[in-house]
Amino acid sequence: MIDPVRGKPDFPALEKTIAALWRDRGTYRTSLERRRGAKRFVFFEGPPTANGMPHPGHCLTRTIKDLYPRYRTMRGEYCERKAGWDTHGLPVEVEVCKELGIHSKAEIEAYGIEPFIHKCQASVWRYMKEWEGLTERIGFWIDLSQAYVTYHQRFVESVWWALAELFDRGLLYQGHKIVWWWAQGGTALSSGEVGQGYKEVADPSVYVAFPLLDDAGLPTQRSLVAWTTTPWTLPSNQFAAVKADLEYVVLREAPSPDVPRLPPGASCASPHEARSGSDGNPGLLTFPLSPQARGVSREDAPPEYVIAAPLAAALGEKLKKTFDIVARLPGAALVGRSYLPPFDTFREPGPPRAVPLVAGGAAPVAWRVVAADFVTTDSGTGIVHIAPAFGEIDYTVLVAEQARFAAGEGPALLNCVAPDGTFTDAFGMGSGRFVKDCDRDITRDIKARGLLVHQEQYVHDYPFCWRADNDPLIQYPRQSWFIRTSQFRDEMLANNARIDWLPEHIKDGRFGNFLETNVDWALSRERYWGTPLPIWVCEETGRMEAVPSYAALLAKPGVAGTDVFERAKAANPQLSDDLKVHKPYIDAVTYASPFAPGARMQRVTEVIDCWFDSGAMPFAQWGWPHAGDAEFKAQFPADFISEAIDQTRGWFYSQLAISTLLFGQPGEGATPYPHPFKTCIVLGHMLGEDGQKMSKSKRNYKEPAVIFDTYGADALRWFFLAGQPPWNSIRYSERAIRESVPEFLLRLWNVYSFFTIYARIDGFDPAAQLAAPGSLTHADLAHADLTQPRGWRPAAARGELDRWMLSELHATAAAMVTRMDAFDHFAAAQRLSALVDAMSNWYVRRSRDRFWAPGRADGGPETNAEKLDAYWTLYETLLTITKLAAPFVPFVTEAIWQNLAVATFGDLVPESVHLTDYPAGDAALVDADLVRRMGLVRDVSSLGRAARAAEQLKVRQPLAKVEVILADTSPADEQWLAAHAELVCEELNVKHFEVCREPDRYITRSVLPDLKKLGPKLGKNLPQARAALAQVDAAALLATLTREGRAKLPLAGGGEAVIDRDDVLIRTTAKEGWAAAEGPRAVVVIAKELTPELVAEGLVREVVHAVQSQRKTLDLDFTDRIFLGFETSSAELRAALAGHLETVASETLANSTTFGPLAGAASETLDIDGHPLTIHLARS
RNA sequence: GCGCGCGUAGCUCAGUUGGUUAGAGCGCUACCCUGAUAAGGUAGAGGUCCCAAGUUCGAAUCUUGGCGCGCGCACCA
Repeated sequence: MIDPVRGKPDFPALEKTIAALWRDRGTYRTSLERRRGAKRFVFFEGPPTANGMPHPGHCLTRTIKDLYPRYRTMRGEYCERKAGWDTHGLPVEVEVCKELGIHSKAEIEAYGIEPFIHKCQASVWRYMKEWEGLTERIGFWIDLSQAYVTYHQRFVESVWWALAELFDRGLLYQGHKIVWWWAQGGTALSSGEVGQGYKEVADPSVYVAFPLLDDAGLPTQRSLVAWTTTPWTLPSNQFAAVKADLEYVVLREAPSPDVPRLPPGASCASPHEARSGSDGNPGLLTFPLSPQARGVSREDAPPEYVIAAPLAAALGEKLKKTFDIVARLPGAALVGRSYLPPFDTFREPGPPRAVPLVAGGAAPVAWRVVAADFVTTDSGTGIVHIAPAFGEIDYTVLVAEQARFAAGEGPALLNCVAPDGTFTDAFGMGSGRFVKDCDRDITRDIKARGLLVHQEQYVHDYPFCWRADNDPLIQYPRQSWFIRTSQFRDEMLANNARIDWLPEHIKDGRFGNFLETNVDWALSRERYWGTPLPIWVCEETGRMEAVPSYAALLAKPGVAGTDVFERAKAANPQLSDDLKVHKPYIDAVTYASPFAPGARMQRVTEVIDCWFDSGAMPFAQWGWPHAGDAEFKAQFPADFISEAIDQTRGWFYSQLAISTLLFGQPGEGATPYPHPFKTCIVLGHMLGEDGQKMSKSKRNYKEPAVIFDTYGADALRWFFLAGQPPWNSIRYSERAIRESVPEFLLRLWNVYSFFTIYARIDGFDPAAQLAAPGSLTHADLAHADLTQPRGWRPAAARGELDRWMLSELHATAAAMVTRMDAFDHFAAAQRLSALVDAMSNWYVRRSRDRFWAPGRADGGPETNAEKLDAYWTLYETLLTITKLAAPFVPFVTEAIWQNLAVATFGDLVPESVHLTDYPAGDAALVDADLVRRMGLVRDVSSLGRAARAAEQLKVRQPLAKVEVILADTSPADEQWLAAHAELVCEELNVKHFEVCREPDRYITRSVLPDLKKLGPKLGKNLPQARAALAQVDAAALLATLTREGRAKLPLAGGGEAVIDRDDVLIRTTAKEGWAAAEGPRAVVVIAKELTPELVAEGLVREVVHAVQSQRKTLDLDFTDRIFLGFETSSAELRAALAGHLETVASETLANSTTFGPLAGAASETLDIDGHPLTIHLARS
């Protein structure tokens, strides 16, 4: 039997029961079993890092990741969901360092790498309970027991295979490059990691004079002005770069007014006059070069500054000084000139020594002006200080310069900074101090020596370590390992082009752009807790080889050092075997070099970027190729993945890059694009209550646990899924989550509750009514939905309201499947919500009288057939909606299924709604015409209410008549409306309803062009046609159109337009003076006149209303019967009541109604439309 | 600086290929129901669709340029 469900549901409590049910029965596994062998729907879980607490953003991803696999499973596909955990890398190491209260690499080494690694391994499981709790609580069905873990040996070995493959193909190389360097952490970072750590900071911005040298190698008064925001790089200055075809000027400070000026006519025009100069350059700086200005002797001359012409004015403004231009010259004229570097760090005393060039001639190796195309005039001075050690582009200058000299003769890389970010002894004044901390002293020193032209603060974004955000990164030269991803740019783009991105703009926008500008992947990390780079080096020759697995390592000749791990394991049996492929144990493993007799092969020291781990999960989750061949082949590529937008540079990229490099090469056996994923939903960012970024310190969001306990997981899921398209940024607001409950979950629940209450009262039990209980199989029930029970009638035999409901139901199901197959759950959810609204606010409301009608619904002799139809219709509708909603709100739907299906049919139905088939909609039950006409009735009712409201004619007051005029007169529609007069009368509380016979009394008709049809047809003539249409006699035109199907319309500019009946729409407008309301499809007119009888009825309704309120106040059950007594001094009210006592009695469940007081009754005196009345009410 | 996205009612947001009166929920106001009842329903008010120009017969929608917000990127030396 179906349990009656009453009262307000406690969703959180209910969800916990359901979660336990799934856990106990292993429902997820069963759902897989049922689809074994079916077409696969492949899902990849992007592994979260479990060493931090889950937050609302994870709730969103987990909701989306659950929705589609559930849906696809119900649609008949087989969707394994294998969990995974990201466990390596800086996030973990930094967390452990915090715990230990240490920071630097030196401190880690002092603590000991071995215990440090153990701590890292333990740390990744720290919040596992919370993560598993969240996963179950939000209803994310995923197999946690089979989770892949990136530090597991099997996973590591898969990554090794990938790296060995890349190494063997020459795609993994060691390069000396300028990398973003985390000095305190002693490692390079990937561009993705660097991107995580940008912060806005104010750095010193200095303009420094580099005095040009004369032929004797002595500094002149004339200096290049270079600009930098990193004063600490000045001691390592090596070149100054200019743009060859850019104009530079030589500035000299203009004499102050009290100093005698230069001879008149030379160069001292006033600024205003100067502005009239013909070359269009602004202001003061347009003086022609004066002959006198050239020959100033060195000693008494003021300093002269060389700067790019377009930037000279800006410098003058900064210095608040006026300058004369004493020379103009192209950048090319500066190239080759030597200058005095700001520091003598690397400079020998004496004039610069020239070294022979390959192309002939000679040049000093450093402190010389070079030409470079990257020099711009966007900011600075147009003269770029080049310190090749600390800038990627600077480094290219060095490489280019080196090429001009014979090998070994050219400039060496100048670098006075140690890997830990401190100055070496080569730069004495900063020795041992962190470079950025020396900026001030360096600036002061330059100033003291008269070389500081200008100094200011410069606010810009600068990268910091994403895991230690007080540590600024520096660019630093380092030997590092790279993957040649840039060589595969086109392949990655081609692969990307085949991926379905949602939203679509990610493909060519954010992600495509990122691929376009791809640089080689800086893979290695000089750290401890990560997948060790599986490359062994010959200690003698330096030659290397990559090892693809631990077994391959053990198979090497003369392997030694495996005992280090074995001893550790013996000392500590708890030690995980997975650690044997990690530092420090793996570093101990050596073998005989194949390259030099007697030499040993030793592993390089680095570990790798943890993003490579997660990007390798498509195969590494199975341990492929060492194991899991069948699984990998069956589960690659993924049909669907989803993460938030920050993963474009993270997991989305690492997967695509690795997959493209490993599996994407054209030719035999290549995996066709796209891989490793076909569809990716990119989720928007989650914002806090205030629309700002979520932040723990700001407390602008509620913990998920609070939401779960207050509103439930379904509420949160529905909010995520139905609130907005998933790629919008979502405002995670408690208010919005709370408000999403009544509009869908509660509405559905209320209908369900309504159904169960009356089903019990009327004895409706679908199982008991089966014609042949037991003859139905699971499949019959699951697919055909309870066909052929006794008393059951097919839809065609039921009333039109039932057919309408079933039509809406099946149309919605079909639409939802279309939307869901296109990964558009937002649209699907909106359809679903509209369906539940239709069921609650029209079907149930209009069917109430059938549920309350006499007779039973148990299929027995007292059965009322129409009533039974209503039950079956509502039952089928509820059950189908439950299935439709199941992937969205899995808990509440399961609760409903358990009662409506399992409690009723027992073993005849699947034990969980999630084991059923998703309804695809039965087209045979969709009746578009019926839906349209029902919409018409709803429109008419709605317009009627609007008309009443406009005239302040409250619905309790019965009125005589309502008339409707359809905009588009169709006899069939009119007939249909007439047939539903009773319904409309009831909705509007009127006595008569009819289609108006004399529409001209109330309305005027006009003919409107159907622009969508007429636009393409008439084009430029459309405005004239519209004007003509407005003029023409609408009635006559309509008559013509109806009669002949088309009409000619003369146009103002001559000519005519031929229009078809379908090209026009008819608009009806209500005339003044009637209680009328108009909509696009109809005008509804209400008769305002009241007869005494109508007034009396109105009064009676008021009294009934008052009695009902009193019943409610007295807390009577709706089945309680009562005695009523009325007292009134109003003859009119008394007469009205006297005429309708029976109505009052039946409406209020009164056993008797009398005039006069009642003993033991609750009494209330009130005013009924101006008539005094005392109501005495006693329980029967 | 470059790129991507967004800007629609008091608030949170939809708006499908350009088309006639731009929608929903919440909130507000009025009303209805009182046998879903510590629920439910109906209606109303409320909008220069950020601004400007353009394309078009027609623009919230397409184009360009501004302004504002968010995010991303990084050779800002």
